[in-house]
Amino acid sequence: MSDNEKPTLLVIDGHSLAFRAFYALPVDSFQNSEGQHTNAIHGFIAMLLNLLKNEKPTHIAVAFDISRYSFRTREYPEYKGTRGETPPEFIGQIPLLQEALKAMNITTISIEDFEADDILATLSVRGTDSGYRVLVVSGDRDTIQLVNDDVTLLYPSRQGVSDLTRYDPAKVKDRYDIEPHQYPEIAALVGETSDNLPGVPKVGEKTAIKWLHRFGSLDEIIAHADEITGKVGESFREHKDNAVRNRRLNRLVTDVELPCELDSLEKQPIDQGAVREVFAKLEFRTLLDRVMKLEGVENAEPAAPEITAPEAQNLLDEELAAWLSRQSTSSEHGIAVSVEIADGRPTGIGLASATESVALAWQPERADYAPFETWLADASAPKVMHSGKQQLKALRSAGLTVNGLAFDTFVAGWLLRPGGQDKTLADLVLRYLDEKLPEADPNQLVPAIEPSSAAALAWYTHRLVDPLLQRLDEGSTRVLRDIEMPIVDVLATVEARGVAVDRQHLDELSDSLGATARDLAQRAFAEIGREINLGSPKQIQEVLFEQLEMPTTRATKTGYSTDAASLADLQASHPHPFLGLLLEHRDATKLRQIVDSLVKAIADDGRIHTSYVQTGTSTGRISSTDPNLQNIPVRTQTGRHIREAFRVGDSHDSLLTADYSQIEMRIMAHLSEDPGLIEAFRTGEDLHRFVGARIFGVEPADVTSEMRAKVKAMSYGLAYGLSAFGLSRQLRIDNKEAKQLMSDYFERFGAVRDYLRNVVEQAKVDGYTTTIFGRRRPFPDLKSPNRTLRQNAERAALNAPIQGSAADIIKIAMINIESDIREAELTSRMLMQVHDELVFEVSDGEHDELERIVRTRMGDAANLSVPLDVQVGYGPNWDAAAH
DNA sequence: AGACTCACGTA
DNA sequence: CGTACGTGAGTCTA
Repeated sequence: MSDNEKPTLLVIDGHSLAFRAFYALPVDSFQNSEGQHTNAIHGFIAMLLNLLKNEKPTHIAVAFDISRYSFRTREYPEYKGTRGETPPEFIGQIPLLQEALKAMNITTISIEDFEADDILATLSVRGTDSGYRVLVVSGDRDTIQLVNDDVTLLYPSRQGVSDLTRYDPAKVKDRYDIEPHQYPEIAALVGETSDNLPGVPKVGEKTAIKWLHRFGSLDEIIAHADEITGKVGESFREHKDNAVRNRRLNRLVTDVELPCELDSLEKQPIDQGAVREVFAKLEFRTLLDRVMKLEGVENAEPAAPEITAPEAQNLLDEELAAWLSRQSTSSEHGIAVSVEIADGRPTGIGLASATESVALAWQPERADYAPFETWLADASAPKVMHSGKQQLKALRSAGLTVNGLAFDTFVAGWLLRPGGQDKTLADLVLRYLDEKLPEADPNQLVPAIEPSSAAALAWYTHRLVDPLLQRLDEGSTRVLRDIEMPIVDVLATVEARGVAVDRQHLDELSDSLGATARDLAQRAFAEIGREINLGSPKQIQEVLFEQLEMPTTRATKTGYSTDAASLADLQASHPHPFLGLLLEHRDATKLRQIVDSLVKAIADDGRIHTSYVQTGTSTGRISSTDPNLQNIPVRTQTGRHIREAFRVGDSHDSLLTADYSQIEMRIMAHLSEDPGLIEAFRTGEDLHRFVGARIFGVEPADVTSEMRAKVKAMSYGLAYGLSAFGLSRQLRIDNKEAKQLMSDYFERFGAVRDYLRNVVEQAKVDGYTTTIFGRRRPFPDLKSPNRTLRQNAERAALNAPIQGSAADIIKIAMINIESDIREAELTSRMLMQVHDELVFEVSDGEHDELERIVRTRMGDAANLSVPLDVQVGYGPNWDAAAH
């Protein structure tokens, strides 16, 4: 009988796989509305469904431990004694998993006094004896001993439980260079920390395998113990009893008395009703679909009565007014609004409470919607929106006043998962309601399903509020209420204002940069004797490393780097005119590209209206797109010419720029409470000079510019997790000197080092970092076994509270400034934010008052243990206004 | 057309 | 082998 014709018996270690699933899936993302965590169940079932689909077993059993105690703990009480407390979120998941399995008519087996592995072992022996192909799924390596020609072990990878590695005899041989039955002897020699089974000290996998090859078995190794030389030999002779004990304990029992016959494990059809019930309780919609599909159930009935959006009512005048007032008083979180937008203008409006919805076919100046307009403008009437900023802008462009945006589901979803993938309402509906938002398939010309109306979208938005609020901790809730919600309005306003630019100036720049680039390109071509595309890294590589035979640089995925730093290195070691020309050409084309993108972005009003993406970053910063106004050049002279094009509009007198000086270092001083750093900021002396004086042991006046540059690089690097290697490379000093600089630095500013270490440690414990104001950023990778991933996460975790707190601070300042300006009835206005800088248009005669507001509000945005210093400048354009 | 890589601008 | 972004060009893939 060939393997394909054999019946397949699938046996799973329930507890170990559920536990693996628990650690593989984020706890926070899997929770039903009763607050029961379900990540382990979800992961387990998903894995099980994959196995059912791919392996098509004819027989199935899932084994569970009854308790921590078994014949092994009686024999050796310390066995598994080091296992910690069960995580609270795991509790309750096993019984629910068993319930789900029962509903799927899958046999679960637990036997008093034995572990699940023993059941697996017994089943695999019984199975092979009866002519089955056996698949063992376990997260316990001891089950490797069960592998033979008929038994394959599926072992979960570190990433998760859905990715299973197949261990057949060949794979075991490949991985350990031994036969499967020999594995327990290796394990016995090496020991198993997680089971509290110490092995023979100094003996690791390598040594154990070597000995097994030499002597054949543990018994033989013991018989020849005297022949083993060196410290390892001594260690073995002293601790061989450990190995003997471990071997006794890790031998799986293959003749446990089972409560059932193999035949009874035959795969049965699921109990559809029971499955629907259990999956409904677990709120597993997608998994239910998969079960039903696997089961061949067509058009699966939904578990619960399908929740569909209430039919939208069409209300006018008094009826609309009555509805709004009724819902406002009865609805806990206010009324949800969804604006249908075309070309930036509203074309329809949906309103919804938890149970009802209303559709308004928006048309300008429709008198019968007056109650809606009144309600919209009422700041005391709370509104819920998804991605409110765009809708706010659209409504305002139609002449409506909007106040009282109280909750934005998009922003709330981002605060919960700031680096996450959730971009649309549909994403949130799927994640937090476990439902599919009816959407038209863009690939279908004739939509199969009716896409959701504005009223339905509003209804879904409203339903998201509770689950989101429930998941937001206290700090994040405060950040949402005090920072993120108020800033929505500010950003919408700032975007709508735009910033005036001088088109002619930009056009001239573009022409001149274009001419420069063409000239440089011709000269570069002359140097190498042919014309290539200078913008192609691939062709540059051909020229440098093949034609000119230069030494290769830093490796990239597709070859060798030709970035500016690499070219500069080459220029130093192998000078060639081509290199300099290429660098200059890159400069010119890059600048030209920026200029051209700005010109393209000029709107009909002669101004550039960027979009600030409130949910664009993991740290809490705002990003800017279409065009990005946060990366306009400033470091080079030509770059600053671009800034000259950003000018005051005709209606105003000048631009004002205000920026925080060294805000991140100040936050570091505050968070670390380092007395030296705090003093540095309180004296008001130049920071790098002050720090340099401390480190190099000289008077501040005697700090040379070279010393200052080193200290500056070090200080800035700190907040990014800079290494000695990185510092040495950046400063072009040797590694030894960089190390010395770092240790000198920490000698004087030890609290900074302690703080940075502590941030990472705490983040490992908590799973997230927190800013001064309570904004969280999760860091799952801090526990990754992958070193690169983990170290990247460590550096990001180090930086997150600092960068994030700075982001919080400037947002608070923006909110307060906007509010003060409005209250003072100034016509001066905020135009741009560039992370630590704000740009304003100042009206004639308002300089002093605006500057006072800006300085006050930026300065008092946070109460730190060091002052927040603000630098202010004026000018007719952005460059001139810088200081 | 869309995804990916590289390079490079800012804080 | 320093954090956080967005853009554009070239290149590869569907």
